[in-house]
Amino acid sequence: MSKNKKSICAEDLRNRILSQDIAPGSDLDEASLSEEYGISRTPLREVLHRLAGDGYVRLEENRGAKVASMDVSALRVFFQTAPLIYSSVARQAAENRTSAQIAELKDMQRQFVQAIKGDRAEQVALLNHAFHQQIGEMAQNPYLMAALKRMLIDHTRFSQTFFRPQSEADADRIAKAIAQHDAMISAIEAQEPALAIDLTLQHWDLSRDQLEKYVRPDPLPLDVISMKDRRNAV
Amino acid sequence: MSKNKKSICAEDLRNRILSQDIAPGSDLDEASLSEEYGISRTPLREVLHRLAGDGYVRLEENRGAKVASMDVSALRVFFQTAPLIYSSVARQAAENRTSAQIAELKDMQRQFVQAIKGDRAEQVALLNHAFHQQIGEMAQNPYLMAALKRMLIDHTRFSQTFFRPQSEADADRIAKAIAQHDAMISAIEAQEPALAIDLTLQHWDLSRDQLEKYVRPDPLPLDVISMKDRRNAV
DNA sequence: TGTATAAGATTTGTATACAAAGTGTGTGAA
DNA sequence: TTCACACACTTTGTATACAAATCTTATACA
Repeated sequence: MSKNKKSICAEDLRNRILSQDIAPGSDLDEASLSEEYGISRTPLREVLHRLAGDGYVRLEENRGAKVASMDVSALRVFFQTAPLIYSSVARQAAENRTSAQIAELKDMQRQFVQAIKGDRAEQVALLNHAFHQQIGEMAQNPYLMAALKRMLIDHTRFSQTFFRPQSEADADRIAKAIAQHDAMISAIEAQEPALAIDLTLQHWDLSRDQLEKYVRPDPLPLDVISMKDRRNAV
Repeated sequence: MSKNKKSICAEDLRNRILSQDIAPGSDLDEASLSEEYGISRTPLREVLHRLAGDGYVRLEENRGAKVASMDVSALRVFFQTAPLIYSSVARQAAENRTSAQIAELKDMQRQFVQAIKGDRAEQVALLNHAFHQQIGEMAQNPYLMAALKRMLIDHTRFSQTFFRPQSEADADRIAKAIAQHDAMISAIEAQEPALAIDLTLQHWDLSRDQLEKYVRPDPLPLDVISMKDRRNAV
């Protein structure tokens, strides 16, 4: 947690990308960003190059930085790969976690629950992100960590809707997610890899069901179909 | 394959790190590097920031860039994770490869064999790296690709000895590696995921056996032990 | 001899100026 | 009207100068 302007800029850009405050595919203007963060273009560009290496951003020759896009074709791969990465990470987290890391994870969960109570939706998604990244740190596996970080970039962006409850059912899902986090903490603390994997996959199922709804929304009401006969009227 | 000085610099630094021409942990001096590549410090620093994001390099505040280290503790994790990542990548490569990618892979294998015949050991390791990275591209999975790239950084550095045959047995291993590459190409081209996984794991076993020897070398000859009685003579 | 400290040298970090590439707009000819 | 091209404008890329931090070395003192 450095507090210099440059790392604040990097941190903030990451968060804005994760929360879709800056939309996927939109391009980042160096002049305005550097002014916004009170630094010159030189360090800002260094930040952008770093973010490019981390997969937040794409650099195009003579045409600047664009936020990493989320095309629908990538979605299939996302759903395909998530269980593998998440469960592998969970196993190793349970095996390798230190007690200091457990304490940190519990603190993150506290903040997470707090943000939910306070209806701070944008913070909730970021704290959820931090929670899962912390489990990644616990696995102490830089190779899986690289994959996990990429997954979480997309997952956090996709799940923006998840933490903005619209209905009673949504609120139930969030309550369930909190309970699952608690169970995962316990399993990792108790160093029970099998249990940690199991809970992680359940947590993934919950998230996946919600994401699928976001991506493939409920079918339109049937009487829209009957409108096809009067399509010329539109 | 951009040909401007900056991307040449990035490419070359990557290669020098992979071939241990620049040793793990050594620090990279901005002034001398920028002079060497004929660019100023500004673009060089951008390259370093990018390489940091890719895991080739670590940046320390006010203390410059150091080549990513390879500590022994990381080795255990490396051996643990490699089969999972490599086989997952192989499966998806077999499923998703395009024919253009197959052609590229075959070309890389040609260059690889050529370099072996020409005894260009440092090139061999880099071409082997490119071969496996190309299989990663074929999987068309950015999440696994991130993990694969990290693995290959370490794998290529570890395996520097592999392609410098010292004995008849070493030459046999290299011949076997070539044959395995050919078989992997066929399996991926034929879109047979199960076979591709199987061959990949065999290939990994070959590499692992060699690496283990590198890491834990053959025990010293027994009569060294008898020398312990005269250790004061040394 | 060993340690602490201060001055100098080296190296990294940032701002600014300028060069180069890309983008947009208006004018004129077909 | 439509296309082509030139020109101005905007944005990105690079070099250089300077500021800030770190490292080195010499000296003083215990």
